Amino acid sequence: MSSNRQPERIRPTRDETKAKLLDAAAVLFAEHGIGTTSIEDICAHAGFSRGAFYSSFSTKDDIVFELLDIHFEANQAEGQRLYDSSSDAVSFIEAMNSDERRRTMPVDDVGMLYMELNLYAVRNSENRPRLVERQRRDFEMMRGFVTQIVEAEGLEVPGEIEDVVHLLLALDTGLLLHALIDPETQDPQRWARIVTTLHTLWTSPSS
Amino acid sequence: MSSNRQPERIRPTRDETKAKLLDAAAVLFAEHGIGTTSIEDICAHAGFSRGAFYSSFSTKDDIVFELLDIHFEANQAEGQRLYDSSSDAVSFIEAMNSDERRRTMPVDDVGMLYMELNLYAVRNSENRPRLVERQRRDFEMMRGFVTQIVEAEGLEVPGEIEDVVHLLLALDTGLLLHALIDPETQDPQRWARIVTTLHTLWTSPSS
DNA sequence: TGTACATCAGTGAACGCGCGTTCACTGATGTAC
DNA sequence: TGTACATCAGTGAACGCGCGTTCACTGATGTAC
Repeated sequence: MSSNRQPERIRPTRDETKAKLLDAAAVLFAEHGIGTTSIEDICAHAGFSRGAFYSSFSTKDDIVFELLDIHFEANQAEGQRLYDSSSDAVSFIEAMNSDERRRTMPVDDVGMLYMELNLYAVRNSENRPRLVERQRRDFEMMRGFVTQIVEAEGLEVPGEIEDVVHLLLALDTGLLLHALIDPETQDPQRWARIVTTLHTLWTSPSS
Repeated sequence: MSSNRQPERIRPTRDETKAKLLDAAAVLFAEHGIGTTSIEDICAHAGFSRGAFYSSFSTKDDIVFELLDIHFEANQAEGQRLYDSSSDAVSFIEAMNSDERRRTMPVDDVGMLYMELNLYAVRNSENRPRLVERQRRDFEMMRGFVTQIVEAEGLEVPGEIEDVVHLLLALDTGLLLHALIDPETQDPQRWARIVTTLHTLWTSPSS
């Protein structure tokens, strides 16, 4: 099996260590919140001592924003991928709603992590600009989708297209937050149902 | 002027002190976040020493949840009031959108405070139930409004009425959060515009 | 109306703890001969 | 293939600071005479 020429590695690679710390942080931030999770907690969960942390990250903020970057890029890429592989609005909505979508990160509760990271960044005036930039990129991506769908299906938008984009993004965020507060009331199909209804309303009006 | 029989009060009333502390906390929580605001900060801003705080509140959590209660009750009452004094859906939307609505609390940024309080409570497993209960009351209030409007105007709801309610609440929350992240992009009229459009879409379809 | 006393709202110094960060160290990994 | 040495990833004890909370106190307010 592992009878390589190379001696068996005892110590993990620098990159492996960093990845383990990031994973641990993602799990714990999602579960307990960023403020309540100590660096000690992260290291213990990843199986390292505190010093290992400072070998990979310069500060606690550092790991938070690195996570935020990773999460954001993954989300962007996946949104684009799902859109590209969907033939029309309806199948896009379905794709966004599928279970598969939840598996981007090594965390059950991606939503909580997303919220945590965002609210942490909102308060951190020094890093706020990075968050703003990402939110605008989200907006632009969604605007692209909506514009193309509107054109492809020959819809006539009631009001500004920007408002539609804002509506869709806000709906996503709002449902997420409400689900976090009261998971029992949560219905995983609701997002798709509402968006589908909106799409139908849009499509059918005989002006 | 103040030539009462009673000697001039030097020390404020117990209630006055408590109110000042609550106001200070609301302002600072909204501005810097709950986690970053120390009790010392609150007391300094209100013009008291630390001990005064513990004369009115037993713990930091205590003041947080008291604020959350105050804010929630005010919001509920105002929503009901605006609804009662509106003749139809359109005027209700207008009323909700008016500037007047922002003046419930002694804080400019009521939104940030609301978000802060909610996210603080989400993480606080001990007090989560209280938050859940309030969210459900919000839901019920809005469900009442929507149901009555639908009946009064003889609309036919596409899909479940619960979904409509969730849509409206999530839209509110989501727009709020996005505005917090990127105030520049914020448009105070957007909420009313979107909801009006939705209402129109609802009303006009010649099924 | 004035005086003595009890109460208790508010003071501010001190305590203790958790946590982020530092640093002298150790031993695994990579390199040179 | 084996040995000596340099590097540096990761260790874990120690430091320092901020902050929530406590507590012995002081002096304004209310009450009894």
